[in-house]
Amino acid sequence: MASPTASPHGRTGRPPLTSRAQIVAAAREIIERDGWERLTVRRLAAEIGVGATTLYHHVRSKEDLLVLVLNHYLGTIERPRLPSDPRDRIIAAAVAMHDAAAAWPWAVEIVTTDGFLGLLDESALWMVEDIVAAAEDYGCTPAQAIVVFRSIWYYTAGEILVRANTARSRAGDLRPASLSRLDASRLPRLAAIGDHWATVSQGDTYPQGLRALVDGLLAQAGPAVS
Amino acid sequence: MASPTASPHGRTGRPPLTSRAQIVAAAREIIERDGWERLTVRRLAAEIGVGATTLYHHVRSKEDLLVLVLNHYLGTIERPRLPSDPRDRIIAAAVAMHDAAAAWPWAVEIVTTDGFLGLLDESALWMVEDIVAAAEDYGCTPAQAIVVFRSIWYYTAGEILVRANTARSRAGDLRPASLSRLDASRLPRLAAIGDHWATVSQGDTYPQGLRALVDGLLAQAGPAVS
DNA sequence: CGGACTTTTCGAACGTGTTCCGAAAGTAAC
DNA sequence: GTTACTTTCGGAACACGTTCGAAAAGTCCG
Repeated sequence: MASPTASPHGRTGRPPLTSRAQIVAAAREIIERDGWERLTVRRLAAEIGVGATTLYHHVRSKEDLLVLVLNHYLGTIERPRLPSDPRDRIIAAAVAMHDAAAAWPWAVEIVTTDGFLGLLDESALWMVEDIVAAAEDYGCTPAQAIVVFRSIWYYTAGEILVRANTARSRAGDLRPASLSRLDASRLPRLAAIGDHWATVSQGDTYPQGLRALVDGLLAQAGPAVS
Repeated sequence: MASPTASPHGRTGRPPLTSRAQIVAAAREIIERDGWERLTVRRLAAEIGVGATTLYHHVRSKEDLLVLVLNHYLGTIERPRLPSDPRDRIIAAAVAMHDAAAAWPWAVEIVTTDGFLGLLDESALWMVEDIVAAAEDYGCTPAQAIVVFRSIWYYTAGEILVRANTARSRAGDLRPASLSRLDASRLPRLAAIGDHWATVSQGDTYPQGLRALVDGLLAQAGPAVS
């Protein structure tokens, strides 16, 4: 594509045929066309028309590549207008964060890696900023605000992960497979619940749990001066 | 080991050299001796003295194998004596669950898979039973109790996952890498926190967040009749 | 022009989990 | 004893992410 006619750089060395931007663009193309499971290093290289190992000179690893793609997607999300009430603002921001992650199942593979947030662009950190800011507006100290975000993040990441791996297999969720034939003497409450578990597990309890978590966290921080 | 002299079965077909129990035992041996990262299918097969692909006649997949090993470990945990107060009991049970998972980093690979709880033996389900029972004792309906467990599980699984992938890489946690040089005009609160994030992130905030979550969940369920 | 240096490209190879298919080793019936 | 059937075993092969080392294709300097 890029005509390698003249030497566009003042730099030395063999002129590159491939650019990081090109790789990311091709990866997005594959993800949207064939699904993210089809995104492999060799396929990506073939799509660009280049050797597989060449990619590793522009990207440290596949995970690194996914972070790049994720950052692009996060950049396209518009920062939502949030409620003025601090508590509602935290919840709204968390839900936005959750929905964004849930929309891209492949994000799960990255979301839990080392300093995940450290890999994000500034354009994506508004989620963190908004939650921390709202917590402080409520009356939290900076340290408390960090705990608030951390806890919300744990809860959200866990839900995303279970959700992603549940969707992958038909019969889902974390319900015990056959609650019916449990030993009622050792596990009476589970046995009593029985197949009711499946019914409840069908629904989306993320917002409910989130509200509980946020209320509990804010109650810890300060006695709701309002 | 098992002498294949006579025919111990009334069954037909070639008599097996390998048993599922033998495979699980060898897997545990490798995990304890060389670390769980060294547990590969080929190495496990070599340890037993059998072809690699043979294992797949006794175990559906490596994940399946790990579930078997995990069940064994969970079976060795003694069911803790829990406080009588329902709220404290939920927290104690959750902490026990968390500690168990945190002790075996390799459990993370399974913990989020499809119907995870459905893969567990009865000997490991007491954690679920205890939490559900305590929630009901507090005044929750069965449906509410399920939500309580689910939420706790999400939060716990998320923490475990982030913890595991953090420990893997030295510089850790989910803190933004260089909070110092953030654009203070767009992300003022994060910039203000700066490197304080690292300090707070060092500590273990799991119990704190857990208490907040449980308090919030129980407040949702009923107005604490005590 | 010709060598030194620098950067990019890529084929070969490794170790991973997993699938396929044929060979091995028993029992059961005739 | 021979034939059929059934189960277990394991070598070959595949796609995957990744590493290594050598070749390619430039610039720069003498």
